[in-house]
Amino acid sequence: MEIRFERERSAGYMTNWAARLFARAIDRKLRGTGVVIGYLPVFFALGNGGSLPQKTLTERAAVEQPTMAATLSRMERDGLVTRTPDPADGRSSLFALTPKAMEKTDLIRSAVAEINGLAAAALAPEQMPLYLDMLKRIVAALEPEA
Amino acid sequence: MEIRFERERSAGYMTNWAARLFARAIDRKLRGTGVVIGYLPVFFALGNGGSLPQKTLTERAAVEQPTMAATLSRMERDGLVTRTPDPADGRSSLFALTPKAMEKTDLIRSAVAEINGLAAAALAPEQMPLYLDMLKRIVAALEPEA
DNA sequence: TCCATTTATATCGCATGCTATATAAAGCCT
DNA sequence: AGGCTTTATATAGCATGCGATATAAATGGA
Repeated sequence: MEIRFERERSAGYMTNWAARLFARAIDRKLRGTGVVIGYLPVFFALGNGGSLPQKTLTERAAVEQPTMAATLSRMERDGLVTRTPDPADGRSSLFALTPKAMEKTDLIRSAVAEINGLAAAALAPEQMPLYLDMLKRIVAALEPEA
Repeated sequence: MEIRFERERSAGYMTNWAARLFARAIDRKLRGTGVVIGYLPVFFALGNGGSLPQKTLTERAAVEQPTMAATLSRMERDGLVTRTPDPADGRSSLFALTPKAMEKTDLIRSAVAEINGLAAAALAPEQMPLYLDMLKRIVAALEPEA
C-alpha cells in the first residue's frame, strides 16, 4: 500500500495527475485573459460563429448537464456568451459567442497548441497519435454506458 | 475550431476526459463506503499503519497544500484520520488512519485494481506499461518546476 | 540573544465537476 | 382533448482543486 509503489503504476492516478497539470498549464497561460479552462469546450463548439443549445454543448464537452449549465452561467456573467430562447422549443436555449469572446479565439488556440506541444515533445517522436488512441480506448471502456 | 475535430486530437482534453471517467468509476465503486476519491492518496500513504505530516501527504498526492489540508479536514470529520501535534515541530501535525479507516483498505485496493483493470483491458495486451511511461513523461514535462 | 527569513498549516474565494432533484415544455397515446 | 412520459434546463449540496494570503513556529546569521 506504499504510495511510491502504487502511484506510478496506477493508470487512474497518473491520468488524473497529468490532467491536472494540463489544466494548470492552460490556466496559467490564459491568466488575465478572462478565459478559464472550463470555457474551452464552449469556445471550440461555438468558435465558428454558430449557435447551439445547451444540450449539444453538454455532449461536446462530455460533462454532465449541471456542469455545463454552471459553465454557461459564468460565461454569460463574463459577457462571453449570449443566451437566446429557442424559437422552435420552449425548453431550450441557444448559446453563441459574443464579439468579445470571438476576439479571444486565437489566444485560446495558441495556448492549447503550445501546451499540447509541450506534451508531444515529452513523448518519443510520432508517439502522440498512439497516446491519443490509448486515451480513446480507455474513455470508451470507462464510459458509464459501457 | 470544430470540437469534433479538436477534442480527439487534443492531449489535454482527452487526458482530462479519461481522468474524469476514472474518478467517476472509482467513486461509483466506493459509493456507500464513506470513502471518496480524494481520500485515496492518503489511504495509500498511511495504509501501512504509519504516521506522516501533512507536508509529506501533500507531496505524495501531488496536490497543493490547501487541497490536502481540506481533504484531511474532511477525513478527520469522517473519523478516518487522527491529527496529532508533532512533538518535534510545533508547526506540524502528524496524521494516521483510524481503525475504522484501516478496515476499508481492502475495499479500496480492490476497487482501484478493478478500474485500472478495465482500462488495461481496453489497451492492447502489455501496453499498460507504455501508457504509464507516457504519462510519466508528460507529468515531468508539465510540472511547474519544469 | 535578536531579528529576518523560511517553513508548515490554515483560511478565503472561486472554478470545475458530480449526484439528486425540481420544473416546465414537448411528445405521444388513447 | 387529456393525461402520462420524456426531455431540456435549473438548482441544491457537496467534493476536489487551485491561487493568494495570513499566522505561527523554526532556523540562521549578525
